[in-house]
Amino acid sequence: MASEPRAASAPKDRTTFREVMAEIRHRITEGSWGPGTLLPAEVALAREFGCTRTTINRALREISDLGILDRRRKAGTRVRLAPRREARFEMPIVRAEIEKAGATYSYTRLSHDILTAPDWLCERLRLPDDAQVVHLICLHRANGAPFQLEDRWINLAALPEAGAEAFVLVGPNEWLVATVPYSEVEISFQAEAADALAAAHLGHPSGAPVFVAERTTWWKGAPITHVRLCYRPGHRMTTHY
Amino acid sequence: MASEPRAASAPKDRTTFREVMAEIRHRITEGSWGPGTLLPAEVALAREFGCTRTTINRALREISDLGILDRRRKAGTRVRLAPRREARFEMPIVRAEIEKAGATYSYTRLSHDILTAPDWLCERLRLPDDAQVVHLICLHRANGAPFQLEDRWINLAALPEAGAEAFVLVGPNEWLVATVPYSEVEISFQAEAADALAAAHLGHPSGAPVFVAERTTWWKGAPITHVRLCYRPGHRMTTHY
DNA sequence: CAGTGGTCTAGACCACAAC
DNA sequence: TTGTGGTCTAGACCACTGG
Repeated sequence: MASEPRAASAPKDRTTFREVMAEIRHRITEGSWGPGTLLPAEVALAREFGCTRTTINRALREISDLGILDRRRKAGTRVRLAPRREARFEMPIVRAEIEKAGATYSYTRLSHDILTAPDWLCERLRLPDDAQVVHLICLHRANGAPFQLEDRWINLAALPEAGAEAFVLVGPNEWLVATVPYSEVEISFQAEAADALAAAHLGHPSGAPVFVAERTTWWKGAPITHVRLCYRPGHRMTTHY
Repeated sequence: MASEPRAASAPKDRTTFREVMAEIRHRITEGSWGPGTLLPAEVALAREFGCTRTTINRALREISDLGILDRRRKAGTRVRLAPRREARFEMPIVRAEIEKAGATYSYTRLSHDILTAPDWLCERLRLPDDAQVVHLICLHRANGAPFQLEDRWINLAALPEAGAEAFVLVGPNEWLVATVPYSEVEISFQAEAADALAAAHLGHPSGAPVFVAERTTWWKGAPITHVRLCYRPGHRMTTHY
């Protein structure tokens, strides 16, 4: 029965990469490794922490991914002079966003047309002049109150199934996510003055500031859809980093 | 001399985790592994790809980090029904943002005061009623044209050095990044109507929509600074994912 | 050219959770 | 209970790049 690999009082005491991460981040934030500091090489850290280089490598790589360290072969690992900072925003479908806030979601299709794409849309999606598109205007509500106005265009050449959908019960957002889940997206945020539509449906005074998101989606290089989302007055996008 | 580990014609042909990643992502986006599909276990994939489980693990972990796969012990690895999507915005200092666009950056301090924090600020930063703060208003220009108006508050109790700084040549943003590089940040974006100050300095008509970012920063749990950034008309934040 | 990180292998133990 | 992913080890070769 001499099969115990460790002392009986220490069931497991190997150094984990999370411990290494925590310790190194601590040294950085508390100032002992200030901006610009050259860290010991991986082999040296492995010796200090009593683990393999693999573990140190994993820890340093993850810290580097956070934008705190700068790693280069031969040059070594340095604390960045200024951290590379990025804000990350979850982009859920509207329904999930509303339900996560504890409100009841409801959806209304306001209009639905199939027509030839207007010039500005052809330009943005690089469509031929005579491209046929679905145009939808929908309203998403939280607890009955207008939350987001959706102005959606779908390229029928790339997604002919969209022509058969009425989008009365299920919104185009959810339908698209289920139909074309792994697409490429470009998104932009801006402040705009409320147009007549937004004023009428979101309760903005006409000309009032509206938070607007515009999203264009491609799949396998083909343009799928373009959407303009106007949020209700007072909407904020918040995150921390 | 029988020390050759590989055939002479193949200098290196080990499977890399990037190759595995690419192939698996391909199978997902091209539809052969649709949403909800249960992937083979790591050992099976290792056999298929002719590499170790470690390599497969790395590949799957990175794809999972992208929000495409869902991994659980015993349950296995599945293609998410809807991808977890997040938009990432780089948050550089204004000067870098302007210079990256190829424009010339310039900075003006418009006002500088040391005073007792107003109530709303005490509430937001959880400061005592009599807290002393630095209040700055600054303008950042691109090629001479107003780009961003900065309305900054700094907590002197947490950062007494700020009291000795005039912020005439170097903006508070850059000074803070150099002084307190690794802090925690909460940021929010919204659309607001231009107030008198924004109208005067950014060329907005009064009441016009302005894109506003608000950022609050802590260091070791102590509130450091709060800033409100108003952008020039037409500003957009764009990214893709 | 030589030091540093990047990555792979082969094997092992373990934690978790579905069954 | 047992299959699955999570992680560590010990060692190796290699690619990049700074000096």
